[in-house]
Amino acid sequence: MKRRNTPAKEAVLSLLSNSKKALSQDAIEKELSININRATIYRVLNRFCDDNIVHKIVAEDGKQYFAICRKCEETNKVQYHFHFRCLSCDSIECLETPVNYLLPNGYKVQNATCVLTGVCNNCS
Amino acid sequence: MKRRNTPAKEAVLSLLSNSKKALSQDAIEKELSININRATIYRVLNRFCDDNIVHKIVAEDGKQYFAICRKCEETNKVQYHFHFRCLSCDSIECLETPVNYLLPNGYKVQNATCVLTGVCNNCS
DNA sequence: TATTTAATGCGAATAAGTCGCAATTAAGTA
DNA sequence: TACTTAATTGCGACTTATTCGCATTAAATA
Repeated sequence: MKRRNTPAKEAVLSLLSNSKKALSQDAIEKELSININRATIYRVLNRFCDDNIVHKIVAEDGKQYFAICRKCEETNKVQYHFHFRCLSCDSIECLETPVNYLLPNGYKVQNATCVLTGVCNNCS
Repeated sequence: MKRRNTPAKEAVLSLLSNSKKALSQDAIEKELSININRATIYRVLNRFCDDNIVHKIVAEDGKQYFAICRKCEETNKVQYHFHFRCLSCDSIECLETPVNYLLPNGYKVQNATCVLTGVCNNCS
């Protein structure tokens, strides 16, 4: 299924590219200058995830946040790393800290989600 | 606010005590032999969390899972540790692996949620 | 310019979790 | 043991995040 370039896609991508933080759908919708339907934003984001252009983090608020990760881009593959969600400014940022874990035999990992929650340096 | 012993509370607590896995509200409701209202189950679980009797994990499916953690009990305080969610048997278990991270200056952590997703040894 | 099919908007649907409120009941006290 | 009070429950409605179906629009390419 070939992907097409559309205003919605470009707007979301450029917003994420210029953001150092992971954004939720409603944050994206608010920050966009053009009006894009809620469902469309989700579809655009999920397509980006499928194409490994952005990665999705689910925080302990149960919401999805999306980010283009510099680290992932540099190494050209998705790296599991910690995220920090600030309760004050309600944003999530990718930390440098990589995720390390030991796994009992027979377990296969497909994904790792690690989110620290608290107050970031800007807000404290 | 003093806590009371009720059938609902005891049923949920005994179910969690006998389970090695973290359970979601609907899993708990299904496994209980007595009928307890959905809202009540949530309230019981949240009270347990407030009292540090169970801990809550939010997985990347956005759902809340609740567990009594042996490790936490032994050390008598909540320890951040990795969790493993099996996509096949849809359960979450507490792993031994403790969570270690480096944090930039000025950040304050209140909570850490780390979930690995994949297939557990039973299911693979 | 015409064709094809991916992408969009809209509204409805789903699912998890919470809330208000009246009714119930555990637990302390007379 | 009966009485009191405040914690707990059940119910139904509500919220919020996300998805889905479907008709319509519009990229891309021949």
